[in-house]
Amino acid sequence: MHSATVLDSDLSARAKIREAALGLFGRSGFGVSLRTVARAAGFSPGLVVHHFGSKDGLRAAVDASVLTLCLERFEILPKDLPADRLARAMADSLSDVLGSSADIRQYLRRCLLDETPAGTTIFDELVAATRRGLMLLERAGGIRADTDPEWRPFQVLSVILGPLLMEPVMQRNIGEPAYAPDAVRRRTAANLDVLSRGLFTTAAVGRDGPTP
Amino acid sequence: MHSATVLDSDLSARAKIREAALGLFGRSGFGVSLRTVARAAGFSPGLVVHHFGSKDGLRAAVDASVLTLCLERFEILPKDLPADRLARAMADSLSDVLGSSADIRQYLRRCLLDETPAGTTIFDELVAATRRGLMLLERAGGIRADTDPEWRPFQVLSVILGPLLMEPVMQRNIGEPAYAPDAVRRRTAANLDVLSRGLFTTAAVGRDGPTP
DNA sequence: GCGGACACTGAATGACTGTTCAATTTAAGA
DNA sequence: TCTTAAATTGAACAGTCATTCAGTGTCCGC
Repeated sequence: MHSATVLDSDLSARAKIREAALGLFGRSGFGVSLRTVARAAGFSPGLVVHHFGSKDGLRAAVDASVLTLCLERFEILPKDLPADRLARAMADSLSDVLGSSADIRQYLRRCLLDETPAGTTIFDELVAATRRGLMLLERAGGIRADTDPEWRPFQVLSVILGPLLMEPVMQRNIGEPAYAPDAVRRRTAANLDVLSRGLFTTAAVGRDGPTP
Repeated sequence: MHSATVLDSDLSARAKIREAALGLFGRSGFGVSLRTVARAAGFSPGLVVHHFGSKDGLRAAVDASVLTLCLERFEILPKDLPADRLARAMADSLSDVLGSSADIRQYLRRCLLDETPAGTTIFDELVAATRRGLMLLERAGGIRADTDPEWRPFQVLSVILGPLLMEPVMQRNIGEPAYAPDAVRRRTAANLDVLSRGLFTTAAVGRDGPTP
């Protein structure tokens, strides 16, 4: 199915080490020692340096693999998609990446904090893509005119990325695994629904300006 | 205004160390050395251990201070607030905490990852409070009936916490500081608007089931 | 002024860190 | 089968880590 599901025995030593590092760095941060990564992958510490040059080299390799995995899903999106389908296509594409591996989700959450080059690239790319999509949608008349154009992309991204960023919280507060395929499906539908029709009835929130 | 704005010279050594740790742990993770924290606070490493027992003790103290700071804002919320004002009251209260200190925002983001007791408490409390508020709102007829009751709290939290979690991303992609008072005001209004009326026109997104 | 409690320092300790490197095993090609 | 290159190891190095502790200073009650 996905590269994350291949058996460990099928991977080269280099790839095994990189996968182990992906999991450990994501779970416990970049402070994890080279020895721990090497032990988890089943090799000696020296081999890690042999293959990646240094600990920073290892991190860069993990970053690069996550980066390409994430971006290639977006590059295969048909560029001439009609605006009314773009939102769902993007949501599906993202769900596909995120649903594939818990390690990658954890690593992405950490990228958000540590501001490694790969992390900034991925998330900035998401912002740019969302912005592009919304502008297309706007030209097609699909967006309410009285909403803030500069702020819209982040509102959409909040709804879409919320489950990723809050996955540990959700895991503790709902029964089902947050990224079970079925949960993702229902969530995607609910999110598109909120973005198109809102959650509250208009009576619930006053239409006056916000409180400072 | 807030405790975070008192001058460093007004703080006890213990508090200075704790504040330095808050900033450094948030920015660079718990891997930051005791020596670095001590140097940043202007004391010797020994004093940190003298006051907090150990590095874990320091972390626990930082956690506790963040926890009480966050929760006390919610405890002063009037319990009998009419449902139609609760959403805004909560949003304002949260904005107040988050707007006060960039260090606390950064630390909260890290809590989401590292699952320290304080972090899980804060976010679980937010989920519970949101759930309570939405049930009140539902009883008052303020919520569209055809939305998922179990999923609603996380949709609301995604919209509210999105800017917190994505702050570094936003910082890179918009001109204004993400938590400038004015930006927070406009955002709160826009978020309530999205939650009540949606962002898209209904024509833009098909009403059929979601794509797998 | 005296004495004891507390704040604080700086050096020491042993464990762990990333990295280096010579030695050894494995794989492959001729 | 012999040769050569690559893969892999384990011991070693210097540095940093959290923690301990004996010692110095500083304030407060008497």
